[in-house]
Amino acid sequence: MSRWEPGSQGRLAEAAAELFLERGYEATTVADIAARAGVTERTFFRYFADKREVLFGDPEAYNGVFTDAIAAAPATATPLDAVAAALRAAGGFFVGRHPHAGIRQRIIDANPALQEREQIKRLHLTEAMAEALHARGVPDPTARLTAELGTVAFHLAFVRWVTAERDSDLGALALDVLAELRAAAA
Amino acid sequence: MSRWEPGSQGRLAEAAAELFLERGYEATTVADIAARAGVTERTFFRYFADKREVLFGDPEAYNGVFTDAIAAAPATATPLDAVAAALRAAGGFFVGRHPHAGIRQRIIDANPALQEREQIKRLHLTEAMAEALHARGVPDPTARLTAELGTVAFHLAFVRWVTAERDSDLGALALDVLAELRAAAA
DNA sequence: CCTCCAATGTCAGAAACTGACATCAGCGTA
DNA sequence: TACGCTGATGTCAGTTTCTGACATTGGAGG
Repeated sequence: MSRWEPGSQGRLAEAAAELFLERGYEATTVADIAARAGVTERTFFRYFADKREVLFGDPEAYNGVFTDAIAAAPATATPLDAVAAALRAAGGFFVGRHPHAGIRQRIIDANPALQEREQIKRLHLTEAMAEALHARGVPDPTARLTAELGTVAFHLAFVRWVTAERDSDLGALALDVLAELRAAAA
Repeated sequence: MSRWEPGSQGRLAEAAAELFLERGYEATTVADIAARAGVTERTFFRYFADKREVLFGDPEAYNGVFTDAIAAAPATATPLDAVAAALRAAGGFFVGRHPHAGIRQRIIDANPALQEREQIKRLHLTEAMAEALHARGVPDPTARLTAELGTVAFHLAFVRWVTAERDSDLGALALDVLAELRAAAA
């Protein structure tokens, strides 16, 4: 066996979620999290840039779901079509994670510092989608505008989905919201 | 004369902007800012909740420009019309501040922590506009969707405006972007 | 002249983060 | 087998942000 239990990063993330739920984000120190995960505080900061980051997964993987779908959309698809495909694909990312997402969202909603982090992730997603549209030959400002529409629609759909008691099809919900958005802009 | 020079808050904000520009945000400590403003560190934290906040003005005043315009829109105005009126009004808020806004934006763009704060302010503006629409009798999800459209348009217009070498009419620019957004959603 | 108050100062401390260096199980290699 | 290297972790000291508690005092108002 190895010198230490493997999977420190995962244990830290789990311990953090548990403690944030039990005592709240502010009342939990990084030392607490590290102790529950069986490592030192220093190890926490080797895996996570800061205390907030422990609640957020790999952005490459997450944003990739959207950008891959945009890249994979047929050449005939309009920018908005490509974004719609991304929203549908992103719905798949959350399949089976409704309970977990609900808990995580309650933690975030209870703390302004975490909401800031969430918003900046949303901005980065928008930028990644705009970049993916550029790669399809969509110029600015259309690319950026379409990406913004997509992020707004997904965000609002996500709020509805995660707030609801029962699980549902997030991808379909996102397409609904996108349609509502088009109507609101009409 | 009074016991201390009046206007501590303003001096702190000025000192902070100067130092952030000279050395960068991270390389500037709150103690540095306080020293330049001629007060103690503790006084800084009496006026600003944290180090980032010193770059952001009173959100009530700022958001109020948007929400007042929404409230003042004629009863016949559609939700999107009311939001458009808000964007035009918000343009007035920045008249004569182009140089200052440019400097401030360079500081923010150079630091992720400040970008987070900027994004959360944007979210709060969206929520305030949605609230102002509710007060006009606009129900959700229309209110929230329209508010999102308005914030997106204003944000993108602001980026264009502040990035440009020469000053221009931000309000008009915002209405242009809103029109582009409608086209992108069509 | 007295009293109260608002703005500031002083001080101690918790918690978040960072840099530098130490440790050591297990791996590959001679 | 012995040896040396590496990667994950530990240890430790230090800086900075932010907070709570209490002290100070010039000036306004009675």
